[in-house]
Amino acid sequence: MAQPRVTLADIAARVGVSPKTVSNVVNNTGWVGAEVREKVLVAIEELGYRPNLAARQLRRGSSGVLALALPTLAEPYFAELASVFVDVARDRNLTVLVSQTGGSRERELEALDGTGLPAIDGLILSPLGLDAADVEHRRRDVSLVLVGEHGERVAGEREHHVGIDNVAAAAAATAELIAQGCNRIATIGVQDEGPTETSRDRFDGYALALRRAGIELDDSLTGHVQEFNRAEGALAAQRLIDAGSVFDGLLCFNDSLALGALYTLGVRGLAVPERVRVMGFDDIADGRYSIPAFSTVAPGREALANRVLDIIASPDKIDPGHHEVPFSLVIR
Amino acid sequence: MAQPRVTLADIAARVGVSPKTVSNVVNNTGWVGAEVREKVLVAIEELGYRPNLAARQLRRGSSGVLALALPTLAEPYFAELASVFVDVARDRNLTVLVSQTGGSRERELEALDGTGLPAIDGLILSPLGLDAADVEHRRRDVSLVLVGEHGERVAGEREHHVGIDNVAAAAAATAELIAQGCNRIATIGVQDEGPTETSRDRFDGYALALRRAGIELDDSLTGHVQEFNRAEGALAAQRLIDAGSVFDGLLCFNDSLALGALYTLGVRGLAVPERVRVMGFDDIADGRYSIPAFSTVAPGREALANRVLDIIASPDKIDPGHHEVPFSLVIR
DNA sequence: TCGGTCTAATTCAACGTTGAATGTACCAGC
DNA sequence: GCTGGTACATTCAACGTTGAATTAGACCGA
Repeated sequence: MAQPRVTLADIAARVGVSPKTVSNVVNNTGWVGAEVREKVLVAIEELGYRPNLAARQLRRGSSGVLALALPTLAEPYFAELASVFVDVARDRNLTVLVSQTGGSRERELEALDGTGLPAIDGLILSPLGLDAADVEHRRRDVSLVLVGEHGERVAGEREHHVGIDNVAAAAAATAELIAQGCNRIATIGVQDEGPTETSRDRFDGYALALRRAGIELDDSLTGHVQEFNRAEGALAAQRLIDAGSVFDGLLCFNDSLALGALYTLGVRGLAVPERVRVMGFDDIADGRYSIPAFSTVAPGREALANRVLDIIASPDKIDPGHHEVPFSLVIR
Repeated sequence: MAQPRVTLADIAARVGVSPKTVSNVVNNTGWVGAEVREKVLVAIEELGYRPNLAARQLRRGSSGVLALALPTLAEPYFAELASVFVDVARDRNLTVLVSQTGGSRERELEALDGTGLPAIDGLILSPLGLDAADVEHRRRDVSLVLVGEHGERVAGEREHHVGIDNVAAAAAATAELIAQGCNRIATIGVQDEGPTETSRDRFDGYALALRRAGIELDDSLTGHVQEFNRAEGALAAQRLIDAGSVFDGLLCFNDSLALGALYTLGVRGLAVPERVRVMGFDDIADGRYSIPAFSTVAPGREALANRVLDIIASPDKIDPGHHEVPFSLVIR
């Protein structure tokens, strides 16, 4: 595998020009005659030259690599977010290095610190365990953008954060259910411990929409969960039904919960959407292929990724603090 | 963001030693007195020095970065595979750069070529569009390991491939269903076009197990799909049931198909596992949280990742060709 | 006293690339 | 014949780090 590297100097020697001229050909810089350029290109092809990016980076000072640190790729929401980041970054000639923190403060600090990562131009962090003080003494030679609801709290006024307005999104989703004729809307996804920002924001939006529509909040329609996964969704739906709660709309705080709930509804003979209209959150691929279909809130991942990369490109020209990107409702 | 970088020389100047001594402290190399070491560490802390990894890499010749190129992170199987790779690599002080090819030959070639990627020590590629000739003239300065069923075909005898024995796995899964008392086992996941290696191997294993058990293959129990997702699974199950096929076991060629099929079974009142036992493939997280639970084939992702990294660590000492890792059945 | 073996720290050069500065040759215009 | 411009190419140094070789002193035994 490890035959000696072909360098600019090798090409230069073969063609009989200076290394700098070869460099000029490779980078389309400076002046190079057509004849020389041609010869250089041929030699590059023949010897199989590829630029040494470490050297280039050392010289230029930037690497074209971004780190994306998120809790885990095993959750579809994050996996799809990562997927979008990788693609969007690619369009800008950047590559993304994905690392997983497991949501632990310790590993989030490591990511902030850059331990173990190669040289990066920017860090995108979706924290769960960090607090605001932690980001205060981060290294300052890498630009940082936080994402996620917990990230918003951590970012404060001094750091960049990009995200949707969760309260407004949940309110819009709820309002849509109301507009479709639901007036007893249950919710699944209220969390009572851990980093509960997401859960709280979405519940606030739900409550807001009900209030606006003049519908009273009914505690018996609130489904509590510990985590946002399919099993919890299925169980929460079971509990609601077993408790005798009757509902014609169901707002799940993410799509995995919704997929779990759908199963229970199916087994219990509650037809979707005839008897119960279901709304999820996140627009994950799995939800798009669900039968029966359910509506969801699409968080505008492309917009988010682009906004984040804009900020990383010129962090000083953009004011720190919260940056909002639009969400949209996907009605199915 | 961009204050001037702190270098070894800065630390050296402040402490009054040579840069090399500071380097020795940082890397625990050479001889450094306890007193000097302490002073250096203090200075590093005070000035906030962090090694320039581009320079280090240029000097050392290796980057500690691996590229993992797979079709898409949006599919849970690949997302979880990536997740495992990132973690396993971390244990070895390596970082993983994830790129997505979308399964297109063109972008797989780009990955092989390294275009746009920073300097990497190894490439792990899960191809779908490539053919064997394509890997022949790849760059040889980076070690390559292929994964996935299509990867196996592409690898041939000359390249490294790591994976499970799909035929044996499908046979074992089918045998397990038979052992549990099923004698009419339907299958969902036969593909008729595209890169169908996976589908074919798994069907072969299924057929093999039936033959061994003396059960005749019944075409009416074969569910065809275009892709491996939930909706196709649900639809295929519908078609089987609507066609009047009666079955007491269901082998789905991946967990997403199984999850889709489960929904249909639930709606049609076919209790799982009382009436129908369901077996999936891949052991994705979503399946672990499924209600009702279903069994699956766990492809041994950790073992696979470790094997791959072993090969990348010393590609020349290990014979190229197919390397098998164990699978296991997860009975739920 | 001399050489030998430690420990501790240094010097030097090189990894491969590219910005800035500089050189050369040729031609046009006055 | 001199100046100025254009087209092409070169030299030089530096990015920050570290392996190899070297130095310097301290200590030890003969």
